[in-house]
Amino acid sequence: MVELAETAPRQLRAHARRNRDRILAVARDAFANRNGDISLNEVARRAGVGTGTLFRHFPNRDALLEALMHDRTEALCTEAERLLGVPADDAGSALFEWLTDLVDHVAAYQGVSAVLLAEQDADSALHAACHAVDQAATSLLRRAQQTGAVRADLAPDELISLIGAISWVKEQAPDRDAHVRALLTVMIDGLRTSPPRTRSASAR
Amino acid sequence: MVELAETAPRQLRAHARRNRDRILAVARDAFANRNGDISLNEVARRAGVGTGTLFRHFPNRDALLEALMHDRTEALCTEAERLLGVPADDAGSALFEWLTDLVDHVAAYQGVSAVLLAEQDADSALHAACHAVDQAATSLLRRAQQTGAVRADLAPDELISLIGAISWVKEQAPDRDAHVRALLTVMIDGLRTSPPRTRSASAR
DNA sequence: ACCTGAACACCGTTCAAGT
DNA sequence: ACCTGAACACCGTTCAAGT
Repeated sequence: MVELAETAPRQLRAHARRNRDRILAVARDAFANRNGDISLNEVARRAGVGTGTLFRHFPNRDALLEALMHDRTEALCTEAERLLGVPADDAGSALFEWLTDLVDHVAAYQGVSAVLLAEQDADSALHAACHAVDQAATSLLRRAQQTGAVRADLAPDELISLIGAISWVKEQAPDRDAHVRALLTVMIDGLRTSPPRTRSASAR
Repeated sequence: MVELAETAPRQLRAHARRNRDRILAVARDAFANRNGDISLNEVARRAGVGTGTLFRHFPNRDALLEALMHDRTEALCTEAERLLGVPADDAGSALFEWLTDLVDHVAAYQGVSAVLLAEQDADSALHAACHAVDQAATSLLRRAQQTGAVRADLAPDELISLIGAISWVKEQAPDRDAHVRALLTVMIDGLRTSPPRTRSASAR
């Protein structure tokens, strides 16, 4: 009897998890950036669950996005960890390589770049994930700056904004890879530039 | 009697024009980027007109935005005309100065940077305005490239995307002037860089 | 413990009815 | 010729009712 009392909820949980997975599968396909946007109700409908079910699993769109992106976010963070161990001479290209991956990641789903820019009081899970990415970017940037590969007058949040901006462009035109790569090239060249032009310290 | 027949519609038109102006006044204030977003119905309510009235004057949000921005857009285009006459040595700084103004202009109202990026079949008036800006930017860019002030491997639509991207950041954080100026600095330094790094011609 | 689906407040947009 | 405001189809979100 004790086992039965355990079994029943376990089956329920299995059912619940199946619902969760079906929602994620539908959302992964429907939110993918080339496929245009879709309402959350429509996601629920396609997944064959009630609207309420979707909203209990994922209280808002951000939560759903975070779940969709979770694994790749983690992979990106561990990759950053690895790149921090690279020889000092490669600190610059390590940063640039990682930023290129980051742009792809952020641009994968609609609306993520906007979350990246908003340094909101991180209540949502997606904000937390963005914060982890921030940390990784900051470490890679600092190292690249210390080795002289990247201009010293660039703050971490400025780098994040630059990445968010380019990710947003990719979000708007997901099929124009060459275009986005060109923007990245310009930006990276701008990062390499040593700053002879003085920026007013008071403005910081 | 002939005069009366003319007078009556003229009064109507005056009334209509007053309505139009009240809508614009409300929208100008409510759509200004620090003031957050507002629904079109709410604009109509605040202007004291019916929803239908608003939608006949401005068939969609873009039309309303275009009307709001029209004068400044024109000013920007004539300014570009003037800057094209500047000595060749100043062609680079002329471009950079103008781009800085453009960012302020595009970021003034929510959603304009997205329109700038979308090279849609220009049905809306706002698209037409963006196209005029495109033309001006292209001319200034070409001249700056010919004088060697700006890297030659940059296409006009790539420049527009870069500007749109930075405008979008400003749109997201309208009160962070120093931040946005830093991004512009990086971008402009990237534009100045001559391209020793070869970009694959096949990708273009 | 989990799910359903009607319901709510809102959005942009349309259109019959008025003057 | 111009305006009004109810109406429509939609959105994200909630919640009473079910199993």
